[in-house]
Order: sequence, then structure tokens, then C-alpha cells
Amino acid sequence: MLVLCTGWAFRYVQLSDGRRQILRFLLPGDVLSPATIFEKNYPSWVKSLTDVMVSGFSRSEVRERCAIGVGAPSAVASTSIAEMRDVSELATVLGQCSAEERIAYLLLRLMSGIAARNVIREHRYPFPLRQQHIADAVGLTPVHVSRVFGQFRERGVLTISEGVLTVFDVPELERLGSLR
Amino acid sequence: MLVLCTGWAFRYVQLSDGRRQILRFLLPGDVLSPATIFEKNYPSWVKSLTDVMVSGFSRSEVRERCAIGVGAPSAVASTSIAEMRDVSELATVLGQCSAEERIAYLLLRLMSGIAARNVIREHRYPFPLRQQHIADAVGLTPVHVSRVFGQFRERGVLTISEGVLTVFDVPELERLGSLR
DNA sequence: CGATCGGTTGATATGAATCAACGTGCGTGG
DNA sequence: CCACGCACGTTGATTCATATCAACCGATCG
Repeated sequence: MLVLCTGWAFRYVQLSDGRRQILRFLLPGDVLSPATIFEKNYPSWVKSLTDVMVSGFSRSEVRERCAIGVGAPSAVASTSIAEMRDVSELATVLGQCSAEERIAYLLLRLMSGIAARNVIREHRYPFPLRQQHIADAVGLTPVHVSRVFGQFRERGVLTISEGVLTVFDVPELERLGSLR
Repeated sequence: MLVLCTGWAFRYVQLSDGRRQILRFLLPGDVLSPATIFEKNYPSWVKSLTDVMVSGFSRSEVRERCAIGVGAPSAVASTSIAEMRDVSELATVLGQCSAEERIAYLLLRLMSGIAARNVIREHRYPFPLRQQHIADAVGLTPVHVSRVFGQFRERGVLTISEGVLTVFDVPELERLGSLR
């Protein structure tokens, strides 16, 4: 079982015709592929976005700690649950929401993840994603992602530049991106 | 923990503006909401499609059996894994695939589930879904679902009528609906 | 200095949504 | 038994959101 220690990465599915779906962006502390806790050969593709450090627990180690019971069982359970909830939400967003809503949703999810690990001032979030990543995560074209960001900029909702996401209008972003 | 004994049902997410995403169709033997095995208050909506029978295991019962270890731990693990895989696949299909591909995918998934529980002859599958359900599952409009079915019919791929799905051209359906 | 990458922008095409009408079967109440 | 309403599916016309194609720009890098 691998855990991301520093840097950004993402887990994804690759179709043979080149399309890919990014299922989750991984931040420090995230398990690369929670399903492998239960099943050894669960196929799962991960790529790094930035420089990255990873550390590993063996499955037997995890099982042992679960047996002893020092919080490991609940830790395993809660990351599995979080995983389930996240993917279900993603499916819901992809099935039901417009381009704007999808992107807003993704940004909010990322923001809360980033904020949990960094001190955020003035709504400026470190943001290493390329528009291609966003496109692959929300099922849109990079050029359409660019257009949506253009609109967000014009409307004074947010900007991204030089690896920093700056949000001016959090309520508006939440209005669009929270699955009410 | 609730298990479906007879009949069809589905698990879904309801957004406050009326949109809903069907996450999974449930067939006999399926756990209504696997996440509740781990977390008591995991919110999860289920509706029945046909008349239905359900039976319940208490969480303590499950935990006990896991402790004794009569196959229960691996059963819990494998349904959780299957669940993860399914939702991830759904997200991938919703993010990357066209209307035809989405519907083909859904039908193939359902067919394998049905075939695992029934004797299927001449590719005729019992099929209680309304087009609205399909629409909510694959993120399309009911009228568009109707059009896609119309094309499938014209091309001699399949028909649905009177609660029976008949597939004439399985390879074509697989060409469209398997995430290669 | 040219090449490549990432993003932006415009023109156009296309897939799916929307709006609306219609048919059919079915249950319900008169 | 009939008439009506209603749910479900189909079909056509039109609109709208997003994709596609293409050109361009600035930064970065060998």
C-alpha cells in the first residue's frame, strides 16, 4: 500500500483509444490506490504532477496493525469510505452537471484538499494542474476548459496563473460547484 | 446491512433541483449500500423498480462473523472492491463516452448481472427499466435515450419491448460498450 | 534562433437538449 | 362498458452546449 508523502499526483483510467479519465488528484497523505488494500492485483494507474515522495506499507503490515487494532481498522475503513463517496460524487457531477458546474466542483474539491494541508492566505492556492488535467478529470476538451476559465476571469470569480489559483468570489464558485 | 433478495432496485443520488444520478442497479444478492457496512450513517437513497424482498444483517453480526472469519472478511472486501470498480467505471463512461457508448455499456453491465442470476435463452433478458431510469443512469435525456434505442433497432442491434431486452448483435454492442 | 508546450481565440460543426405534438396502452371512475 | 386521464415512448423542429479545426501568442529550452 503506497502513500503519497510530498507532491501532487493523480489516479486515472486509460482507454485504448487515448481517452483517459482522471479519477482523483492525490495530495500528501493520500493512499495511491485504496482498493489495493483489499485486493493485491487491483489495476490502477497513477502519474505524478510534480516531484513526489512515496512511502509504502506492506499488506501484511496493514493486516497486522488491524489485528492489534491501534486505530488501523477505522483508518482503513474511513479512507475506503471517503474514496467511495468521492467517486460517486464524481460520477454524479459527470452525469448531471454542465461544464461550469463540473469545473467549479473540481476546484472546490481541490481547494479543500489543499487548505487541509497548507496555510491559505487571501484565497491563493498552489495549483500545479495543466488545463489538460482538468479536461481529463471533468470530461471536457482543453479548449473548452480554457473558455470556461476565461469566463470565470471576466466575471471576477477567479484566476489561475503561475501555478496559483486565486479565488475572488467564493460564494459564486460554491453556488455553481456544490452538489446541492 | 441490507441485502436484496428478490426483485430490482437502484441506488441513486438526488440533487435538490430535481436531477438525479442512478449509481447502480441492484439485483438479487446485491448489498443495498455497501458503504454502510463501514459507516453507520452513510447517506444513500434506494428505490425499488419491481416488487422486492430485502433481508438485513446487523452491523454487529457482520463484525462478529468477520472476527470468526468464516469467509465474511473476504466477502466484505470483495463486495467493497466490486463497488469501487463499478463506480469508477461509471465515472469513466460518463466522462469519456458518447450517448451510444454509454447506453451500450449500461446494457452490457446489466446483461451480465441478469445472466448471472437467470437462464438466458436466445439473448432475451428480463428488463424492467423505463427509459427514464436509463437516462438518469447515463446522464442523458429520456428522449435522447429513445432516439438511440431507435437507431439500435434500425441497425438490428437490439430491441426492448414488454419488459424484455432482446439482443441480436452482441459483438456490435460490445464494440460500442466495452471500455477497451 | 527555431522548436515545443501551454493557453487563448475565432469559425464552424455536431451531438444532445429542449419544446411540442402525437399515439398507444392502461387503470380508474362514472 | 365507456370516457377520460395519465404514463410511456416516439418523432420532428429547433436551439444550445460543447467539440473540432485552425491560427496565433508568449514563455521556455536546447
